[in-house]
Amino acid sequence: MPHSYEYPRAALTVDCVVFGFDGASLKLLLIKRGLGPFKAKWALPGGFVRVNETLDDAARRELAEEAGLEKVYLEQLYTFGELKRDPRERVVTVAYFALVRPADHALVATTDADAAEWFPLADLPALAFDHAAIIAVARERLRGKIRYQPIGFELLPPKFTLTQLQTLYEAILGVMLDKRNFRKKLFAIEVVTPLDEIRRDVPGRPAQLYRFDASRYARLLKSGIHFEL
Amino acid sequence: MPHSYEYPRAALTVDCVVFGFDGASLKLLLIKRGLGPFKAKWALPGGFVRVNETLDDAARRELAEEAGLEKVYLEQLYTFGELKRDPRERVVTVAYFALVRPADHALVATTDADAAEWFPLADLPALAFDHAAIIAVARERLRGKIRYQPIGFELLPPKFTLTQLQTLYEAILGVMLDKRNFRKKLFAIEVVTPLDEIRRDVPGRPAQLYRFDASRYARLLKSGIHFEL
DNA sequence: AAGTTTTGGTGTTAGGGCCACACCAAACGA
DNA sequence: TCGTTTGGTGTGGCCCTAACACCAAAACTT
Repeated sequence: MPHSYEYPRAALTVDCVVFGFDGASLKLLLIKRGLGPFKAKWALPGGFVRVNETLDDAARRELAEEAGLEKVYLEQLYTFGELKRDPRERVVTVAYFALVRPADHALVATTDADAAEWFPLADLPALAFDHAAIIAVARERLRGKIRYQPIGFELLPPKFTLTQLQTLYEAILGVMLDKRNFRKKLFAIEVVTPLDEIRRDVPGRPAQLYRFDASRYARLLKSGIHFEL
Repeated sequence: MPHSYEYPRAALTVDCVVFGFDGASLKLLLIKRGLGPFKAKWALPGGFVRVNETLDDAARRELAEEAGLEKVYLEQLYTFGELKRDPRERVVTVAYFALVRPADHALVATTDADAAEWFPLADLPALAFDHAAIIAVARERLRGKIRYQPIGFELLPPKFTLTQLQTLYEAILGVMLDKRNFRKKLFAIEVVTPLDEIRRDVPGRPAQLYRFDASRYARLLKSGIHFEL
């Protein structure tokens, strides 16, 4: 026990709420714990923050280690510091939320995780610690955020159809949207541009493919535009 | 040094961005550090989290200890974990923001603080640590939040005039608002109720006094109403 | 080859909300 | 009583929003 301090210190961890979208419904990434309390229970990917890494770095490292995820959209969510949230000792956790395209990343469970899997948000297993509460906060944040920031594109492939985009918004907001009004507002924002390609692999009439125009969005942000869908 | 751990641990602190409103402009509460690094520099009130208190409790305790503030509106803001934000060692801080009616609380500097004072937001002194960055995040949050939640009432006395309320909104948002439109929207929300009193102490025509109707606001929230001013 | 299935794409209208805008009223002090 | 200061009130035009239904293109089936 080489590290000593004058006063007792809480341990500091990060936990990541990782959302994914498979084209039809929202999923959440969970890992099966290989160690410690709640062993073999499902939990959020996460772990201890090292003393020489930032919180963001810790979250990215844990995502890579426990699920094989890299280069995902990541944002700090909230810090949970209840006294008894970990049965071992005092642990404060900084929660993050992440957005991922499941098709882009093969899940690989390593280090402390025995498994990493996508679960439908509507049907989650029992969870370790206070992770259910953390997820509730993350869902709330996602709903609030998607209304005025185009984070939805992080969950879709680079080329997508407008129907896919609308289905995603409906999954997150939990309401049906009108197709014509959705497109009208979307085009008014001018952050998607049509490609020369159409979608071929599914039944029915092929759909125009679009891409997100990040540079145009950046310019919008600078001029302080307000939008929602 | 009685407390030892297998791995090194970051120290955990809380810092509070305390906003006040004196009827004309927004103020920020700062303390003059009595100890340690940045001694005699102005800083946010805050300090170390004890191992057996929650983050919220730590924030409230520090506000009471360093400035004599109690029972204020308090909300977690963001957690800052850059490696070198404290010159001594690795310190992670959970920032809070608080809303206070300056007239309700006499400032009392105790423990680690040599002084506690209100500063106009537009004219802050040089600050310790990364506190200037924390304040910037807090101002952004305050602006965003006041649009869709009636937190402004936390900054006003229990009885207030509509002109006072509007002046507060203008101070936070940094824009002028139209008096008639402001009142129209405010009355539409139905969260203020007129009192039988009028204001007498100032020149000019006396103004009707109002109070915030918290119970009506709670009912609104339940029915999921969306509003902004 | 014709019909069926599946998904894609488009325009109009009515109503509500938002913003701009100007004048009279009440109290006080000189 | 006149001037100064602050308080309080209503209308109209415009824009944005939400509601709404049909035809088009491709693939598959028979």
